[in-house]
Amino acid sequence: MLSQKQERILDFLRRFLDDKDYPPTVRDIVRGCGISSTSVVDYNLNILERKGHIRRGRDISRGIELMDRNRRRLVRVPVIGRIAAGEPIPVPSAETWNNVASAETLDLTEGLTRGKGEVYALWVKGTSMVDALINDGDIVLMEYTNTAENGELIAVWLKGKREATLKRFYRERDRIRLQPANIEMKPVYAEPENVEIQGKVIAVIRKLE
Amino acid sequence: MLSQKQERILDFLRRFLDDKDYPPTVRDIVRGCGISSTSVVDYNLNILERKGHIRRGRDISRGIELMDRNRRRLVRVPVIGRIAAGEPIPVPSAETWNNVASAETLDLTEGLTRGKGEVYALWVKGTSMVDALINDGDIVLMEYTNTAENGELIAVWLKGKREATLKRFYRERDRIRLQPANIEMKPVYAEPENVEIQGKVIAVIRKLE
DNA sequence: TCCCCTGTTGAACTTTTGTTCTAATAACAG
DNA sequence: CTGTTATTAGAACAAAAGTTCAACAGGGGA
Repeated sequence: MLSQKQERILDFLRRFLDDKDYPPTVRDIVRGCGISSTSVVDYNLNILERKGHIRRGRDISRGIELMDRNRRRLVRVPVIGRIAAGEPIPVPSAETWNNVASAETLDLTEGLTRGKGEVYALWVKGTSMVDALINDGDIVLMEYTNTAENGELIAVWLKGKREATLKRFYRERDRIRLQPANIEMKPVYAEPENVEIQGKVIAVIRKLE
Repeated sequence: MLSQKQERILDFLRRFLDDKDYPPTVRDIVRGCGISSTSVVDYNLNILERKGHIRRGRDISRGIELMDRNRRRLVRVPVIGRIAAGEPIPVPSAETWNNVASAETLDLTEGLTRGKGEVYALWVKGTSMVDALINDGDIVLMEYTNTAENGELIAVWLKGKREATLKRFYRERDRIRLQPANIEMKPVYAEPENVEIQGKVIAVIRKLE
């Protein structure tokens, strides 16, 4: 139930923020919306705030926050390295986590990381993961962990075979079953002490072309 | 080659913007970094600008733009529907593009949409696309188009079979070859007039758990 | 018609905030 | 040690920007 003037102000706010990275002043709005007086803008801004479209910081210059485009936080995820059969994954340990100096980073929305803490990304090199529907060139988003629940897709380092793969994890009586995603392929069995969990897959991203 | 004070200012700027949605004033920085005078902040801000870390609007309150987290634009992508074998894809035509009233949307960084114009997303329902390394529950990011280059992964509607699938597109003499991603599976051949291109896959996103 | 409500004006007022200046101090190279 | 440059201090100034106010216009509804 917004007046035309209020819609126009809201629209101006959005366009201004698209462009500038800091909010406009009341007088910017006066000019931008062809309004005659700052008090009119103030009047309408108060209504917009009451209706929950914006938030205003009292006595704060440019203190307008748009509730819309507001809380879309981005997470900067380090691309730690590549994963390929036969190579260990260079996953940081819990201690060295904070000083990862990674060349590449990836900006992702929280919809993908879903608030997880220690998230990193791996470049998949080679086709050795096709059985997990993961292809050469894909990016896997990982959450750092060294434990896993049954059924989770995890990155493991098999000490004996000197091989890293992505498999579903199942703990059985006295061994661990690593199940390819492709049900036609046979599972791999390993002793617990031979399996080193490097992280849990939380998402897969594939860019085409 | 930033001084410790400059690092701290930069860090404060980032934290402030994480929190507030509008940049801090010079005096906010004074307080936030335990600096004694506004002129010191001004002095260091000028250095930070000269070195390209920030941009300042002259005489503009809170006119500090962080070059870092700056240009990470988000794109709001409509999730138009689900794709499954046997169902048509409800892709909007070029005319109806602008009034898509989609229930769900997806916020993505430009790294994923890469500046493409008319991008939409589809929920993959069913396992009929596993041969293209696309699983039940995946999200495919599509660019609207009705033409395709050889080798591109596209969504097609096969009028005759009344079936939608994702396949690689190859134009041959007088027919079209639709090649599954899985090389072990046989291609499908179709007459050009039987093939309706619904869009081009630009990315695949899979969330685990 | 006369109120009451919403919206508008234009100006004035007060804070906030960027900027500037001078002097003092620290850091540093020769 | 000495001149030179980088940095800091504190204050003061001027512009920018939020806020307030009294008065006014229009539009219903009683």
